[in-house]
Amino acid sequence: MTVDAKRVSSPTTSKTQAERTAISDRAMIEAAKDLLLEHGLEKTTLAAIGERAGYSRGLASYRFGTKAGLFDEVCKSISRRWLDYLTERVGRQHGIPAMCTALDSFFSFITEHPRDAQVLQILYGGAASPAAEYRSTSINIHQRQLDDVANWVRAGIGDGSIRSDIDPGSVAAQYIAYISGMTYLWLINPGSVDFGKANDDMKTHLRRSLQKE
Amino acid sequence: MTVDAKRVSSPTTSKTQAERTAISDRAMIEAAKDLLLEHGLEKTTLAAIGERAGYSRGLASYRFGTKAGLFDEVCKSISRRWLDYLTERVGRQHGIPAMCTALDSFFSFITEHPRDAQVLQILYGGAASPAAEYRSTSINIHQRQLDDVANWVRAGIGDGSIRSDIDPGSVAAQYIAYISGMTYLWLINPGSVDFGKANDDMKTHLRRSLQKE
DNA sequence: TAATCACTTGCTTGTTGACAGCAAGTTTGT
DNA sequence: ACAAACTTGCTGTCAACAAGCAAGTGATTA
Repeated sequence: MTVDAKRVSSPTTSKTQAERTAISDRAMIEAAKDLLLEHGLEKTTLAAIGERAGYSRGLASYRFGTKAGLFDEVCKSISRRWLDYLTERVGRQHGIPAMCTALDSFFSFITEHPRDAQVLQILYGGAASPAAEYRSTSINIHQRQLDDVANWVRAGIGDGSIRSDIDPGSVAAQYIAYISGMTYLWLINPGSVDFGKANDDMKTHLRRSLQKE
Repeated sequence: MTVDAKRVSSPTTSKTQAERTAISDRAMIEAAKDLLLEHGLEKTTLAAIGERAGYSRGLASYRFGTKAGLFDEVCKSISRRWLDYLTERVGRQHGIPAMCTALDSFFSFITEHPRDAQVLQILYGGAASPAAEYRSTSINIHQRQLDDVANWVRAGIGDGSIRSDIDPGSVAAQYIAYISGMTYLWLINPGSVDFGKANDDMKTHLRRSLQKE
């Protein structure tokens, strides 16, 4: 008698095991984001994450194994969200329109979800350290973004909208570097850059230097 | 008679107090760079720095106060070296030539001093964390670079070599973001970008989008 | 000029509190 | 009953600090 009433998320008690872990996982990842924003990478402790999430000091350690393991999950969780957000907006576009849409999407993402964007940037910063255990996560995400952009450029060359003497790899590197660098500058000192204006100018620059004729 | 022979750095013994600190300071900063490259920010310990430098486990802590204090010194030391290197090469140039020379200089700097460039990038990464105590050092350096580039652009507009509808602040942000971002990509995965090629393309891109006519 | 003494500075060692990571135990779902 | 989620107890490591030791420095006196 697999009663369905059992599976309906009852307001207080009696969750299924899977629900329990899902809930505590989410709570700890959110707590980790909070604490990362408040105290940064080094001063965020596993005990504090567990307790802020409403559990014991040991749960974060038990669930994610290590501090790096938890940060890796946070990193992947936000990256997934961002890639979905991007994919949804760019759709089947390619060439210069795809690149411009991606710039707009990135700007709206950091405007709508500044918390996630900041946390991701903090984690990417930590990934610059040689022994950082979630370094490969950062590498993979950046590599994927480089590949996507290079493919947009190739498609643009293919349909004749982009000059054929352009090197897709170089443009992709330039483009992703611009986004990474801007996010860093914006994170450490929001007043130092006008992200929106810079993006608009970037779009003009892209058209000027890539567009055929 | 204040004999000079006393001040001549005798090969083994009898250093002046100032000499002693200068020597141990340098040794510890070099040791810190080594260890940062080997183990990253978190896994580099003050004790290991003191010992690798040939002193006791306590000296780094005593001299620099905190781990962040030491990293701040390392950051400033390398930044000074880079800014001198840059200033020497750019000289009194401005406008597009200054921007192109700076790109070349940056590439030759990371080729000639990869160790310093990598360490600096690791430290900048750590500065993304909210409570990082050397965050302001990163902010100041980046702000100065933004200002320098913006001034180059203004000078270029002034002498008529750069289009007058260009926004210097935006271009500066774009330019510094490109350099920061490329360095990050290069650091975490050297194979993913061709820094030299991207720089060459960036120079073409700058001329195409900034140059008058 | 040289010898001694008071003082300063460089450096080391002992100690404390905090944290990551693990293992053994307890509670909750199935 | 069993297993899975979760907690508590514990250990080794580290940053930070404080007390002490040793080497350098400057002034005084003869």
